[in-house]
Amino acid sequence: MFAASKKGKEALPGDLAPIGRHSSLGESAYAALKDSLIRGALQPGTKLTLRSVAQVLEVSTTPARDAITRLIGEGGLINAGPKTVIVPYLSLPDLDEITAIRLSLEGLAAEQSTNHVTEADIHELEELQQRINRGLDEGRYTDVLDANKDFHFLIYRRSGMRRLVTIIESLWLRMGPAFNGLYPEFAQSRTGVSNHLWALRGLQDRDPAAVRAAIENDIRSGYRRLSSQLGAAGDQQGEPVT
Amino acid sequence: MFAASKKGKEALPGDLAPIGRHSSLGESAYAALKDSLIRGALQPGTKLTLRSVAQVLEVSTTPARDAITRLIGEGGLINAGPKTVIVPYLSLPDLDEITAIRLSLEGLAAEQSTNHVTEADIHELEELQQRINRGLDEGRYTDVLDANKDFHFLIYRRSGMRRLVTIIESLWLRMGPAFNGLYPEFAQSRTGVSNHLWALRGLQDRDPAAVRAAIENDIRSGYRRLSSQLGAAGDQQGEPVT
DNA sequence: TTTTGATATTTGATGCAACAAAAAAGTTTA
DNA sequence: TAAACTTTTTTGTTGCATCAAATATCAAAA
Repeated sequence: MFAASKKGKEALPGDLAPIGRHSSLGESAYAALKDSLIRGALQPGTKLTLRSVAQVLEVSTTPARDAITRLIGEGGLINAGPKTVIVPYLSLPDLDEITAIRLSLEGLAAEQSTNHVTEADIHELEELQQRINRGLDEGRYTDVLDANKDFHFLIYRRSGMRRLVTIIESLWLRMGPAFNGLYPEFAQSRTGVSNHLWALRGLQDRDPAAVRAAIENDIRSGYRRLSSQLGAAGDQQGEPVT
Repeated sequence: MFAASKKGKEALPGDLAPIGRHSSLGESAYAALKDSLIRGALQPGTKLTLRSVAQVLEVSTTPARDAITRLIGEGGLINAGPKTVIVPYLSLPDLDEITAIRLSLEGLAAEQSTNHVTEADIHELEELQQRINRGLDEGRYTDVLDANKDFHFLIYRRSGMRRLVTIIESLWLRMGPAFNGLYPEFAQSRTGVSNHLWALRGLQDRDPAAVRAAIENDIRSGYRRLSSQLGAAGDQQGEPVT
């Protein structure tokens, strides 16, 4: 069928180039669309067409197609008909399932991170937390959500488990659109703050169970707020009544 | 940016069609390649080119490209150079990470399945187990692995969590190639049998913790066997020495 | 023999056109 | 007015040509 590669390349003496990164229009388009979805820039129900995406991203249909196809595979977009791709609605059952998986995986990542986290990391986390606090004070809710995401993923990355982080990212990707139009209401609560402080303390103490508990609490409190908003905002962005 | 669709489609009276499935060359190519990977038909290190895949699958480069791109996104294939896509090697750290995630997610799926599993399901699982036993007796190791997969995923599907099952599938996809050429050695052990029996008993008793424990044990025992094989088979299919 | 460099080949990325299917718009009819 | 039909437009799919970059091949030089 296919030939297996057998060669083993010689390592360069200087061993410099850490491998040039990917750069292709398809990759960029994918990243751009994904980013829009994660940060809730796209309202659930938004219909995406090949050519409209291509136009907005200023690429041809081929890279746009790449991006859409991949995002559908991840669940970030869904096929809602023969020729209709839309930003998915987040139903309560969906939220339940995603939350259950998040508790498992982000809990695991949080635990593991205690083994690798550095003092510098903790300082950075404290700065992010200050950014969150300031954002709450000054009503810059987008900042709050951004910093919140950075806070979580900095911890998760320190698990040293790349695949795990990727999977968690795909879960946030699925949640993103549900935040569309909810920024003020959602970010206003300060219950998340204490959870983050507990997480920080746990990291300093190198206490995996404590960090896990803090993250789990944070996820649960987010779940409560989001699930109530899902019901309340039904007419504006909820699932279309069938 | 994009227009949001506002229509709410009328639900069909009969509400039958569970939505006609996708059928496109790209989708088929993806499914075919993915299947090859999961069942270990492709040796790690195998180099895939657009045109070779297109030729084998008897499609043009476009669907082949779709399949490869998506699989790379899932980690089922990796980019090992500027223009080189290969079936990934499974290193021990990789296996460790995947196993940790599997314990979390397959444990969760196993737990949840106890809430929905039916008598018919249990019967089917028993039949699958008999197929496993027969396969072991008669040395039909491919059958053993196939039935083993069916056994696990029947349980996981009964969790009612679709996304969870998809994620678990992507983990198996990552493990598949490591089984290439290991069928006899790997399937010979019968330690998995008792774990399956424990799982069955747990399902009958509707005991989530017991089912979870059985599945976790099964995963751990598989981990032990595979990790030792990984080291042993180094020269034949291990990572190329650099 | 090994190394070096030039040449030929292969490769993925990208854009694009053709096509059929689907949706939308418009028109006619009851 | 609404239902049924027709026409027009839009859409995703697919194949393919082009191009630059990477690879493989091979011959000359050391």
